[in-house]
Amino acid sequence: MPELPEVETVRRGIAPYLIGQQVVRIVVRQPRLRWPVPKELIMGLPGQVFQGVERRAKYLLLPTDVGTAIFHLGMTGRLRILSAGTPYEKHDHIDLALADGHCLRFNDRRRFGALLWTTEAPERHPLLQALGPEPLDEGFSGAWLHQRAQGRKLAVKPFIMDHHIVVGVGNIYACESLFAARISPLRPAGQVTLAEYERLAQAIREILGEAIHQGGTTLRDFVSGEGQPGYFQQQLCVYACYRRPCRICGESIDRCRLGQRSTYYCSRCQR
DNA sequence: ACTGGCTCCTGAGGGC
DNA sequence: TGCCCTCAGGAGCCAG
Repeated sequence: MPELPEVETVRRGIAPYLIGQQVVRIVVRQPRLRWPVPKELIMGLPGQVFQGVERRAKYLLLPTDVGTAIFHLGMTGRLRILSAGTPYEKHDHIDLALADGHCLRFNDRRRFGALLWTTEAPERHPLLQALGPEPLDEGFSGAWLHQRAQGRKLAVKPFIMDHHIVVGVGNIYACESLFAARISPLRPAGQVTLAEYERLAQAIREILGEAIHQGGTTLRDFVSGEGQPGYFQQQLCVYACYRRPCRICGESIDRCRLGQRSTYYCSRCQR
């Protein structure tokens, strides 16, 4: 399940193969993704050269001179660089054939992912324009979280997973960050103190940074653009650790549903 | 303005 | 061996 570190890992993996490359052909075997693949992309992308491979939140941005292709990997999306002519397999929905003989292939078993197209500045695309700060950028801090949480009764865990607050904190890293900051995921966001939000912001930065360093988390089926699994799963303290002993105090890790998501925490360490 | 619930989708895993 | 049920979840969307 790609979260921000996984998307960043994919970005770094595919960028060297894409930058400066011309798209010679696009093959869409399954246009019904989260949203239909736009006709404007199918018409507009062939012949264009990728000027960069960027990331905003969990969106991968592939700018060209006439427009920007936007990938989202959803739950199960994969992007891989293959040789042209590699036989396609189940759920291989889209190929972007490149001038040098490589092919960028999008595979997405559950089709929660998307491929979009914009001719404007990508940050003005409706899906991107209201996003909160990147967790590893200057604009993100404990003070920012504290300010945005004023008066909010929503539990702190779904609060930090809201992309208008901060982007890229998915379910795994929300659980892990709250554990590291010793904050119960059930607390109303508006009741978490500034000092606690400082700890939480620091935990989010460290955990996401470390996860990127480790190449993402492989739970089930994540692999990078070059097909390498991630290694961060070996460092998970609470996520998917139900009934296992807490690494800090030995208490059994608890689990509940919060906003329709599985939430893991230590009821003794996290208050 | 917030909040919770629904929805898309497929495959894994458990029970019988 | 096979069938059916539940669960997993990113994130937009909508009703209250």
